[in-house]
Amino acid sequence: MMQIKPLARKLGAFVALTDAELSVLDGLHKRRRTFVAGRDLVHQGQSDQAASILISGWACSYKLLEDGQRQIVDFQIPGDFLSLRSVVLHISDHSIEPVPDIEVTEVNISDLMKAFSDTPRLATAVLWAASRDEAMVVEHLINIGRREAEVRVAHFLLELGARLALVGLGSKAGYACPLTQYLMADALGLSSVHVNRVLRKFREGFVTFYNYDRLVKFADFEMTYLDQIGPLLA
Amino acid sequence: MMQIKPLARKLGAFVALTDAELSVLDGLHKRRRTFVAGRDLVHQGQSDQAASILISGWACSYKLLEDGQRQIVDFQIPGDFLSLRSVVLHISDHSIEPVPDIEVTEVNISDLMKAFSDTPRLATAVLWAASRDEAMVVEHLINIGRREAEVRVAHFLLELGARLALVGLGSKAGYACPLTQYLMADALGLSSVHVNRVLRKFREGFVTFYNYDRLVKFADFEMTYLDQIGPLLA
DNA sequence: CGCCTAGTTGAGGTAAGTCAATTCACGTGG
DNA sequence: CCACGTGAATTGACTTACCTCAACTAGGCG
Repeated sequence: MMQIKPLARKLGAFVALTDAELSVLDGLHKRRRTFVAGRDLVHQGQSDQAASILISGWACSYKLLEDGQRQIVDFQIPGDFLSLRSVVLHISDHSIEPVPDIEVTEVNISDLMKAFSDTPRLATAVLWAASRDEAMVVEHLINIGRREAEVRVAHFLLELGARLALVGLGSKAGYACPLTQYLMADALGLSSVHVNRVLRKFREGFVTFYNYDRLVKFADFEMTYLDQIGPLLA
Repeated sequence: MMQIKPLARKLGAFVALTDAELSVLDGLHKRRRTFVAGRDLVHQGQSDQAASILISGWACSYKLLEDGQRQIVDFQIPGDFLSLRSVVLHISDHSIEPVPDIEVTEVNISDLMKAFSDTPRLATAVLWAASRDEAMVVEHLINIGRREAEVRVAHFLLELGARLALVGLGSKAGYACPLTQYLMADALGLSSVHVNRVLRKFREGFVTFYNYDRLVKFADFEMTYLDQIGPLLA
């Protein structure tokens, strides 16, 4: 199956998985489902969560405020888990919306647990992936809390690029991005109008990923939190 | 030991732990150490992390930016783990600073792993605690991204209050707060001057926790992400 | 007694928001 | 094939929430 590669590829960037482990990983992918863009697949407050793995397309997890504003917490790209934390908490603290149409495969929690005890290296790899996701949320928080709009947008674009590169969907030359400016605004804590202005300024100026290094510097982009320092496992 | 209660108390709010489990938990607490306020106990980028449990005092985990600004990601209060994620990632993506003087006990990773396999309920409880911490970071992100200063400060104060209440260090009537306005500013993505003004306005107005319910409403404070919906374990 | 840190307060500046109009790309039905 | 509708991007004019700079006060402590 070519399509279930992204997770294996992402984890593989961190530990070299054996064929046996890869096949256990493959075995986790159960029912495949598709969802159309814009219609939530998980609602804030919903209990009884199942986890799934994103195969194709992007999704975003967000939370709505009383006054109708929303804040996007994170985007998920192929290879990412959806709702992993919700499984532990037994309730989803956020909603998830497919950005373009998406394909996912559901994961049986009991299968997952069994896979973890049978294949500890896999358990470690998934734990690592979850910790990396958490580190990304932290970086997102810093981005919103302390960086001004231009740097913030640049940092955001670079981080997405780095993540996509890890699953073979982009490079330093760029990547296909299905996000609207409204989505970016909700992720970055800005208004869509302002996102538009920033992007225009980038276009007029030096930025579009030609000049990757300059952009990295400008955005104060430190990817150690995405990188792994050598294999974690022996 | 009266002082190692907070963790047990926090976990106990989520699963009723047996005496046996409690004693395993107690056994995790190894060498006790103290650190003085203001001197980092962990530095951003430091590898080779050990986990510890905060016994008394508060700490904050933060990240510094190139230009010298800082963003505080979270405060830790008694009963919280320090550096749990750093253990998995094998590197700390943030620094940790004691706010007043603190006491911690170090935790041996191998002990922790053994405790998890011997006492699965304990493992689940700790996993739950970690997930709750993650949910708090998410809520913090939303707070910074989409709420204006006054609501943001109110929400922050309420969340701290709820967390402290869970370990017996506060109530709806209030709590002892060792934070300076500078610390609050760095946590909330505001300037200390502005924090000061907001607090003044609160003092002049209706707020100081007398009127808890009104404050909750004002702050759009939804504590389901802190609560647990009944015991997760049978 | 004098320093140092935290808290306060005012004046003035600016990054980013809101409101609103316009354009553009597109799909869809007549 | 064209009129129309819809969602996204764009742009301008104006407002504002929050920032910076700077001065001053009040405790705590060697």
